Amino acid sequence: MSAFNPLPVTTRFAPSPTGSLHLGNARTAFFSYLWARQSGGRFILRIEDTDAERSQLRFRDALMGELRWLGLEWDEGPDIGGPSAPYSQSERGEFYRQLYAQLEARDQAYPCYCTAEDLELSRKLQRMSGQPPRYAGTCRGLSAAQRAERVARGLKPTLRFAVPKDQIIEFADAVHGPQRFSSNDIGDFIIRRDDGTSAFFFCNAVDDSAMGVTQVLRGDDHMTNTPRQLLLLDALGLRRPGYGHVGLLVGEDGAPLSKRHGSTSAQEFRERGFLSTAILNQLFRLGHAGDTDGWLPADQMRAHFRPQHLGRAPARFDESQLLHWQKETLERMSTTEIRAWLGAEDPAEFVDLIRHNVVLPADAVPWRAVVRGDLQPLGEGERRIIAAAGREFFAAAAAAYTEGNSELKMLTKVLKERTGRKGADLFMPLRVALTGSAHGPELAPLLKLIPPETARRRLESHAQNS
RNA sequence: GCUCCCUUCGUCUAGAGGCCUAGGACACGGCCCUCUCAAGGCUGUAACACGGGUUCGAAUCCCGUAGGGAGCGCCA
Repeated sequence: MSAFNPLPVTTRFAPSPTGSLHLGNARTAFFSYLWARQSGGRFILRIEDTDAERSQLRFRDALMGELRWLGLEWDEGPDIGGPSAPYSQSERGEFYRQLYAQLEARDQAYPCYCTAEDLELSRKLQRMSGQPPRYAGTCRGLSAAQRAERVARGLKPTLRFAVPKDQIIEFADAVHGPQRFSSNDIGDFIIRRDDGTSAFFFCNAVDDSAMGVTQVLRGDDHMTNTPRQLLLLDALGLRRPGYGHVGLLVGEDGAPLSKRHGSTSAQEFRERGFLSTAILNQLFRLGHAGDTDGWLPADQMRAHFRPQHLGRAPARFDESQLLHWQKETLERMSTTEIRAWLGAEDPAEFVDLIRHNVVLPADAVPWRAVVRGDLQPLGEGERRIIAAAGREFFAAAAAAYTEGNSELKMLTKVLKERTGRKGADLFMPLRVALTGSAHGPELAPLLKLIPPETARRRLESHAQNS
């Protein structure tokens, strides 16, 4: 039974364009997308590029490319606009400035002249004395004269939010349930950097609210950031979105997914030949339980998505499960589609033959070599099969083949008569000699695709030097 | 250090006090099918972190313990 959502939910994905689309981010984007689609709401793409140093346009474009490849179409975004434009934070400076002015006018924010070194030292001292490393409030009570003095010294201030004391912040987390924090555990944090750009806590919260996001879905690592964003929104009189914190996606060793786990970006999986539907099927089940166990086509996932079944515990990414969904997806594709996916101009009959022996495009390479090329060196098991069959067997096979028994059915019939062998003893040596492997697609049709001269040569080679 | 979060088979998860001698999926093993592999069918191994409560009854509620994780950044 899927969730009954009387109200359309507006969700968003707000990546910073500082790298490729990580699988973990792809997953939260996907869940957000599904939630919006399921409820008939909107899905917004917002680019958090206030860090000019690290943000790059090429990352933004790559991010959007991966999102599209996965089929996560957004209703509002930097490329298509929308009622809350612009959708790149680097272009929203004017909006932020108004809010800063509002905060400063009410003494809910104040300039801080502490240098990065000052702060680092302070944190170090706090840590050493067993205190939480929080901003000490040094600049909170500065008079106008003191501020002027610091400006005169050439110090460029940041803007800090003045966190109110003795406040209890409560919110209902969509995945964790009721949460309760004390504002006394929160230090005054920076909402504007000394270069005038906006800091994450600020623009992220403010934009979610201003853009009409009703449900923020993000990683667990943001859980304890939420109360400070709520405080900020409250101070500004802005509407609070709902928040939901999903357990992180981790690698096989339990550590957050990173480079040393191999592929971690959507792009890398795509380049290896994974299909977007396979990845979606996998992500759908990582930290989420839908109402079905089976494979789902991409466009049906929204109907089976259950936001109330989002996971709290970290989910391990296991490639063997992805491989399973890859196979399931492949099974449902037409020969034409698979041929395009393989991208090698293979004849349709060849694709049809090998499709069940291929999970990734690279798996097709050896089969292509069987039909037009040279065989790989034999493996241990294969050599044993050849040796067990014996030279005479292959001499007989080559002879029979040369006499015109080029069809497997005829070939085995003649060989059965001449050598007395049958079953696996008959087929396996032929399979190995002809294809180089003990496993593979059906042999008869495969043999038809091997040039006669090549087939003969392969049989003969084992009659001579084994 | 402080605050917060997490903990069911190897993995992903179902489970919202009795329907649980804990279900499904992936992986793994066996059997069937079969020239092989894959697919398919059948089948097997395998989990409630630990300790106390509450209750007629706890995987489910409460309290501790242990182990993981996050945040406390002029990163997002």
